[in-house]
Amino acid sequence: MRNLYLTNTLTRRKELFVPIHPGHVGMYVCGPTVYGDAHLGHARPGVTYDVLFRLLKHLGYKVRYVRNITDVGHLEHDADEGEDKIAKKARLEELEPMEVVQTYTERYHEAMRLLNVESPSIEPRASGHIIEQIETIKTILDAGYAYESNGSIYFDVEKYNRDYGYGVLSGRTLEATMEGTRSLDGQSDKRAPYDFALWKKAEPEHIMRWPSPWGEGFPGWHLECSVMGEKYLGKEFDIHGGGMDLMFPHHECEIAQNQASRGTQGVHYWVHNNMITINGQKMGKSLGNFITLPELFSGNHPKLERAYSPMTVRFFILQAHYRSTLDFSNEALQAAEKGYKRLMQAGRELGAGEGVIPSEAKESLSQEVQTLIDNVYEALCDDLNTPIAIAHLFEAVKLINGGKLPEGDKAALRKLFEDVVYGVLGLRDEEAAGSSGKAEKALEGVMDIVLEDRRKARAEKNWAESDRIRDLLASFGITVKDTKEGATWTLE
RNA sequence: GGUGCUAUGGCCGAGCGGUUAGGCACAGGUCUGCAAAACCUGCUACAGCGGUUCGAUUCCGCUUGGCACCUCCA
Repeated sequence: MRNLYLTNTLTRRKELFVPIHPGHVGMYVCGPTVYGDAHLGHARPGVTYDVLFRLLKHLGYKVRYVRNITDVGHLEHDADEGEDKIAKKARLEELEPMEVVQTYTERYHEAMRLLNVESPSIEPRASGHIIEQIETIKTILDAGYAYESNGSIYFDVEKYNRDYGYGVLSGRTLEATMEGTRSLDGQSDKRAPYDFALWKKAEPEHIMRWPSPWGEGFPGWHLECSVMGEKYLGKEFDIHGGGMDLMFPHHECEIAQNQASRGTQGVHYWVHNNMITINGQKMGKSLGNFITLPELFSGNHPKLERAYSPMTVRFFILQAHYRSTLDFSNEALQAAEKGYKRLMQAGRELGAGEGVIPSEAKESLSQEVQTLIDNVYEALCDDLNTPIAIAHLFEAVKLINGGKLPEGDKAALRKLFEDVVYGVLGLRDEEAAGSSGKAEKALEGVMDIVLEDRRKARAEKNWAESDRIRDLLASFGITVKDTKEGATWTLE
């Protein structure tokens, strides 16, 4: 099995990936809070960890990939009264909270499906694990790392810090955290401003609530990931992923909870993806550049010059390394779209695609192509360096377009496309995808007739007629290209 | 203010102590009735100032800029 290297946030270094159990990988990734449509920011981790998931499987690991759905207990950011985010939305739309959760969970799934993101092995919901969360809180209380205050339970960060050191992941000291703490509104039940909630007492108007030994309330945000990670992957597991914005406090708190409740930090490799900016700016509702995925795919947003297909977006994300910020702009998306189409065109040239069984032909593979293939895999295994892998794939595109490839090389590249382009990178050929429907079959037949007529006109050097047909077709979005072997066409 | 990250050619974006990233755009060429595609060629950058080094875009320091997070925001 090829060696895989991953940057571990815990050590801030690229490390050789060694799973706890040979041949098996347990991976947990923080999923969305389902109170609104998935946005551009969700696409990055969605695609990044999908590629990691696919790569691990391709390398031969048996992977259990857990990605949660957060459907309880998050307070509105700039909110008035610190109202539960989901509950607030529910009240506004006069829906049951779980109705909101249902709607946006489905919409999230649909967006991920369009991006060709595979479903995780398990997708647990926070609301389905209240009992487990309460049990964990009890354990932490018993261990002495939490205290009850006015119906809520808080984690005792100061005590934890003395025993284990708080801030190992983010590199922050407790003192630094304290300095940065703003407005100490006295109404807090916490002993210290940096203590975080494990269980929060529900105010009377709070809709989402569950009974507990400490009264009605709901679990703290950080707890669900600790609890569900342990439940499905064990006390210790291999990989925990998420956005860099979650590093502190969320993941830091997870580590503390794990240590306090099960005596181990629990995670061997912390992997963090960077954020997407829009024209160099952070994406935010107040900046008017908050773009949801449905908007992106339909082009229905003032910042968008036009629609961008899901695969364009996926390719765009893959063209940057996951640990770098990625700047979104119309120009960049359009450049990505052209590159993506060129790659797909080359795949079609090879005869690769869905339903094609890649031949295992090992015969007469040239050194050049063998090196190219090795380079692609090396890049992927070097901390998921998809941009380098794609750069090497474009070398393959050149070879393919140049023609004259020996059959052995062609077969090897076909397999590379199947395994890596469509497989690990998860790129789907959007243009080729629809050619199985009845309408498409009919269109193909009609086009054969039309192009045959045009061919006759051309044979008679009737350029006016030839161009007339081409222009007419172009007005329907059908592009005709004349090649030496005859005319080809593509539908917009 | 604290912590972490970052500054690459027209744009997006890799990478590295001395050797071509790649994509897009642009220019010239081949091909072509024209167009498109494809192919060939060109465009050769690394914020500023110091330092280390035989040699730095790559290491170190400072300066300037950008970004993220700072306890309930995924």
